Amino acid sequence: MRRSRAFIPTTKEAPSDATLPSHIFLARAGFITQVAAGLYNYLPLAKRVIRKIENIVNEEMAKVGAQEVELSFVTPADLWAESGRIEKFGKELLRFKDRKNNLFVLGPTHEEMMVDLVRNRVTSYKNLPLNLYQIKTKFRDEARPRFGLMRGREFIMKDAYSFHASTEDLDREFEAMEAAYKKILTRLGLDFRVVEADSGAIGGSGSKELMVIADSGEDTIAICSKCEYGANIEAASRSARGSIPEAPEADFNKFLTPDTKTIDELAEFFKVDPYYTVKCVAKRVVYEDESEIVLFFVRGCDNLQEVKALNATEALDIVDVTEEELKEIGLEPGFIGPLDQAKAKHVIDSDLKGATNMICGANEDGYHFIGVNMSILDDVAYFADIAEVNEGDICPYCDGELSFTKGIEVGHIFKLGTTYSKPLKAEFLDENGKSQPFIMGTYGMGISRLVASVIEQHHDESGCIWTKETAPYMVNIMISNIKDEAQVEAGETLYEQLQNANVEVMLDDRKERFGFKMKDAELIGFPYTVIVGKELVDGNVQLFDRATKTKESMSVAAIFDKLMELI
RNA sequence: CGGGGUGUAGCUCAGUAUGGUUAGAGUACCUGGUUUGGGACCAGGGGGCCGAAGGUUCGAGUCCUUUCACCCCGACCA
Repeated sequence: MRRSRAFIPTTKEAPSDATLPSHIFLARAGFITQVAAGLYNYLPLAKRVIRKIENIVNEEMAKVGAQEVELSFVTPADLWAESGRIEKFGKELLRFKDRKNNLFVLGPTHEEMMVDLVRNRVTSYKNLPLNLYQIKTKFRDEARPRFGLMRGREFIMKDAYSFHASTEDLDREFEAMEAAYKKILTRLGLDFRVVEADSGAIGGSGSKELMVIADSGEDTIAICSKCEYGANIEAASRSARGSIPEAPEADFNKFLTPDTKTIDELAEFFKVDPYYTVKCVAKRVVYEDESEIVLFFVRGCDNLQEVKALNATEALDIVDVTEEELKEIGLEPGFIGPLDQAKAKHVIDSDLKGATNMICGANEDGYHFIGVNMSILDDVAYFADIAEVNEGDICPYCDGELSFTKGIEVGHIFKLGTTYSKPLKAEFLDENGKSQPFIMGTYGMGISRLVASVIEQHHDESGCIWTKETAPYMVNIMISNIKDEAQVEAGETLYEQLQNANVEVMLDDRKERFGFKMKDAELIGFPYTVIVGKELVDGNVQLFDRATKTKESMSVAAIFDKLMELI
């Protein structure tokens, strides 16, 4: 491509609302333009990068036997009513009516559509397993789209769906897909981690997220210092503590503790480690038609993990409560303890099961119990893992320590089981001629988010640094002075040579100054730029490496072979 | 959906407290010239329903009302 003919509107200044490097540079370098909140146009350079990522995805999917399809973007609302997700998704589903007044939604994900496609067409175990995928625009009417391509309303996702006759076969496919996803991210040149994840509303027996490591990531992940363990903080677990602080030995007693409402005050009052205190976090949990106050108890040194808490209650949502609401049902904020089970439902963190020498609220203004042995609650209380892991906690699988890092969720794979096949009545006949719902898996990967992720990990102050597998063009030939006929000729010759060798090459033949064109090349981030300039009088050109920003001189005769060797 | 902010040239922004010539700068763009190794210089030029609607006023980018859009923090996020 000739730069003089290319549609690459680069700018010196970034849009004022861009904060992430990926957003700033993709906009400045002429890859994307914003249309409305969460909506972007992909310009020629972006389109090329997207196609490269898609090609890699297609190659890896082919290797695991997945077949590409493309389902309609506009989907009948009926299907969403059938699965029950028309309510669950709520406003994120963009709904509209056609001229015949039928209700449709823009597809935010395609479980329903894919199940509908397969049901009644695949009807025998003999035709299983089956893995179908597509790469397609999705639309979710997010309350707050942000960060450029990172969280758009319209985005490109690769979504795969697998159908099986047994959970064992699903397990096999799940592992194969995880391996394929790792391969894709490795090929893209990304530093990532596969972590255990909360399965959320979609349900199923397990899920993993593929996280690209980046400070700008919206998710916090806990990773082990020794082994492969990693988990989204929403799902992270830990081993029992290695070193336990010295216990405050005391007989069970009620103790006057005026004005000690917080854990800090309580620990200070008794001079004990917060480990031996019981923290109460009161929340209102919301079900479909009703809501109630639930008291969550964790050790004073821990915090409540709300996603875990939500899972423990099987509610739809968890919201805060006010002190007034607590007082209304006879609770004493600051002094709430687990020994009174009458006023509200309790959920106690499993780490407190059987704990001894504990201090907890006495449900009476100004009093705490000391010397509490939690095992008296074993038969009456509901225990669940609801505490958030802390940095420094021990890995659940080895003796390594957990530390936190930020990640961008670029993939999420689920073992769905029959979550969708059952309500949608998608069944096959097994060996015994018996009707069974499909055992399913679903595997998502954010293609447009991957574009942004590459730049989050590969950029510097000058702009983008595309990896070889993602670069829109591998080589940029920059003719320093377009009025110098010798330079033009040398540049054109190399351009033709590289094109004939099927190298993706850009020829910067614009009538601009050297500095302008270099800045532009750095901003766009071509892996290599050949500078045809002042050294040509000695028969030399320079090879500029974008990643290292170094220039190397070599003869005109040698440059072609050198490039072919590098790419 | 709560809280906050911003809408003026393609882009980044002044101007709005206190209403008053023909609405500005930088950048980008066009023409001519000089220049050609790190986003050049000189000269000339095109480009605006000052987000939209209504109102107050002799007069509104500026004041009032309504509305829309976009952004930020939070909630939400298969």
